Amino acid sequence: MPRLSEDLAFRGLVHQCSDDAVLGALDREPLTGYIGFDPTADSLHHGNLLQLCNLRRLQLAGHRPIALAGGATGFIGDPGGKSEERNLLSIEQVAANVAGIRPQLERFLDFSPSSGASQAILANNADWLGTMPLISFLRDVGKYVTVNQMVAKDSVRSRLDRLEHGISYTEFSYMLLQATDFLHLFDTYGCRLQLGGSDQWGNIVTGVDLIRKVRGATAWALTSPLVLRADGTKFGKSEGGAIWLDPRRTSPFAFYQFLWRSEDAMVGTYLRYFTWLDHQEILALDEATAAHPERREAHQALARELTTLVHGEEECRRVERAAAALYTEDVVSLDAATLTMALEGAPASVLAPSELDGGLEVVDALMRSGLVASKSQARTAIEQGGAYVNNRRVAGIDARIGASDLLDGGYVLLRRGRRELHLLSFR
RNA sequence: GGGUCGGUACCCAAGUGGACAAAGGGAGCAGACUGUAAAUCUGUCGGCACUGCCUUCGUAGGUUCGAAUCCUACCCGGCCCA
Repeated sequence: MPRLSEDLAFRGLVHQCSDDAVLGALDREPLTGYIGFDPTADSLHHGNLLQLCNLRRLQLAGHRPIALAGGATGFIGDPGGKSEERNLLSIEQVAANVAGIRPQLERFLDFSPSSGASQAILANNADWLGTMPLISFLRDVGKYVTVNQMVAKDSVRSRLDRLEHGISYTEFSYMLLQATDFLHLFDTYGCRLQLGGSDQWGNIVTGVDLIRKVRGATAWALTSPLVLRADGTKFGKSEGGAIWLDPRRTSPFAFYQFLWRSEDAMVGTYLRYFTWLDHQEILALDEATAAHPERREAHQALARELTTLVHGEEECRRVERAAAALYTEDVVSLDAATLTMALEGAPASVLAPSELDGGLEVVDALMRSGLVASKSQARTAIEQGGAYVNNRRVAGIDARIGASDLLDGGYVLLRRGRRELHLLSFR
């Protein structure tokens, strides 16, 4: 196992740090480090993956990770990366969101006492920010930060430069709240390191400065690059919506597929960011991608590793079997046993066999499956040649599904477009 | 509070009495080419139904045969002034 600093460097995970001494310290002594997560939903999503992995890396290297849920700051909204003012969440919403995120964090971090000194901590800044009197905040924090510094931050300046929209005082205050968090965690846990995406740099450094001024102590900022696509746009941007970690929001099948379809140009980067494959394995996969891109070995490794981490080994095996059967096999020729086994991980719904009496219109079937939202959309899909039954293109909008279309075991495979699959089961 | 500019579909952005469900771009969706990749090209792109309806141009009224376009009031945002 290489030293953490070397591992981070190999993986390209160091974007900026407040002092190169951090890297040495990471190799030398057990540290406590934290990353904040805004509870804007009751599940984390693809945008949180890198930071989750970073915290995990920290813990696996013997450090103590703190996942900070922004139960208080979630009310405020970080102006960074947003072009407009955020909507505020209710107290109940934030609490429910934090509760939903907890089990997801547990997949990445070890919260059990058996992990000893590196036992992970889940903190919620509502516990201290929520009860802090305004006057204390202004005296103990606000006094140490000049507005001049604050206005100079990119996150604020971009909003000041934007003529159509301003920035409210509330959001302007965000970085002070985040700095307060850092100070609190420093006082409470001796936390001297804050990690985050590069867009968090200004906020993190504000906390570093605050700790130095108020406690005369050294704390560090360490940021990782933003996860991007090859064209520089955001990771996950081309997908319909967010890719959630909650299987009820994004099925493990879809989660796996999302990773499997990573761009060739980026798959090596993602392997470095999101997996624990060792350096040799990653370099070998880089070569494999260069030599035989169509085999998608790196894509498979990426999808398999992350799906296993997030959804577990068994679930990962299921969706791999399903994908292999649905995308690459001639589904019509598969026998019931194979189909049943393979399709356990696929998105599916059950209809009564009587639905087939007289033929089920494909338009209706598409709607029942949820692949389209309305009959209009179903027709559009068919007219554009984007609807398939058992991987055969549907001829026209009048097409029907009958008993003869049933695959062994009573299934019908619907597909919309190149990749959206759904299994109808008649029993 | 005053002045001024603005608020158009998912986003940006044209349109300033009828030919407007509303140009153009982006995103999205589908197709071709491929390797469940990228790039490129094509189609689609308010909603529902299927060929006819419904809703939309900040909100509410008004003028008009007819308004996103004109008038009035109000709401919201930017900038400048107090």
